[in-house]
Amino acid sequence: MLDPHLFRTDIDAVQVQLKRRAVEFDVERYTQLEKRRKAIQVKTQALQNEKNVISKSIGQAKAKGEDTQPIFDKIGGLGDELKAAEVELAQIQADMLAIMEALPNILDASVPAGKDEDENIELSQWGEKPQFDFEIKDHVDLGVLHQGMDFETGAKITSARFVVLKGQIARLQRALIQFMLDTHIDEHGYDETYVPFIVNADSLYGTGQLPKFADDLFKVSAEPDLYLIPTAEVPVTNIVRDEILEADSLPLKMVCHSPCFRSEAGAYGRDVRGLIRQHQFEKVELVQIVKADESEQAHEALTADAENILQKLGLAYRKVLLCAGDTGFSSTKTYDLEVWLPGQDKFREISSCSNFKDFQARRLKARWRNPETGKPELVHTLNGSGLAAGRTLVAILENYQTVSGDIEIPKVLQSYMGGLTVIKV
RNA sequence: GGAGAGGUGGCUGAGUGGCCGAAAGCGGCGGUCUUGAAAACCGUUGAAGGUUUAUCCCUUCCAAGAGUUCGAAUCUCUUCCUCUCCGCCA
Repeated sequence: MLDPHLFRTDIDAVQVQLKRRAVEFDVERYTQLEKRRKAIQVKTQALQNEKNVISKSIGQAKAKGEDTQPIFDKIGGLGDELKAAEVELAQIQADMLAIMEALPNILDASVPAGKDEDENIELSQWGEKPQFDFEIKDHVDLGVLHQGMDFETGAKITSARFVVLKGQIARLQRALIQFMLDTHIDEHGYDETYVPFIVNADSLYGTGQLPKFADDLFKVSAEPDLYLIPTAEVPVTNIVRDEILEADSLPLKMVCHSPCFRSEAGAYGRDVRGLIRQHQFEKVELVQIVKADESEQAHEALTADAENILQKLGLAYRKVLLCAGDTGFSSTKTYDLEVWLPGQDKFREISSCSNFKDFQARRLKARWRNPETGKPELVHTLNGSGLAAGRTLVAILENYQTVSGDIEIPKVLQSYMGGLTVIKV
């Protein structure tokens, strides 16, 4: 949610900013609503005040044993008038909220113009793409060859876009998760965090998935409204919902492994083959809660933490700054890390690191108390994948394959694989 | 799932229709005292919004929502949550 104050002080700037996202914001309509809101709020509060004063005087009169009838005569139609004003005010506030909560975050000044992923800016590349002097296989062929990846059975048990992993392939994914968690905890200073994988609607509202993106979620209960998490970002960030944090407790740095569930509505026909786009996948998520003036630096650091995993795994990747049209709804600025996948001859997203500034915090009512003013201030929230484990598994298989179809295990994972150095066919 | 008890400010905890946004204690902040600190004492201390140059003032908020009433933390209904006991169970 954007700052309502901004809408009252510089609404034209809001419009200009939203235009970068190709969002048409109707200033005229909003201004009209705001004008009516103010008038009716003032009227409502005046009526409420009148009611309070009269009611209070009845209480005082009764206490003194005076006749209250003259006071009751003054009330007249006040109640009905007040009720009507309150209803109208509530309606206008609901209309304005509906507009506000559908608006995306304002982009950082450094975000380049552009309408889709083709206009993202590559900032850097790391590592060498492996050279193969044989006909390479993609991760599906490799997984099947090792009898460790079974999409047919996944479809039988559930539906398309689910998979069964077995044997060393399954273990390799688990090794990746453990390695990522340990690295973030021991080297990058994150707190290990375990959370519910089912969340309520308030939590999804807080991080911005609801009300706009309900179609992407799996709903598991209607009463109460409960959903499977699309990412650990939701439960982890919601730890600070409705909280006023002490200054010395910040920054909060949390790392959490979880399964993620996405309905992938609107992704029909995309990445139908393999593990790239599943309804259920494993991810290690980094979340930071920081003071406002620290979030940009934290964003760089968090991204570097994710990059460090790729570097330790020896996977070639590039860092991309998302353009205006590709940056997510709640984000001011997003770096994507794209890993090299030989099977696709392409870089593919494996991590997305975003700075939400106060956008989520405003929805979450997540604040910290500034000792200098004594007043609560909104925190800034950030998160990033560190990394998506399913896609990392894909990258390991494809980048570390040999002519015979064996998979060499990167040094840092070997201890997590019981000392194994290569997964043989 | 069955039975019962509850949800009040940063925390503990009073308050069962009328100066209650809420006693008291703890904590926090400021001060007195002290070489300094502690103790003691005094004062102060919730959030959101409106109006305002600012102060003042006003509105809303006692789990959430609806209702009764001139007036609700307090009465009624619904929902959610927590705790205790029983049952079931990884």
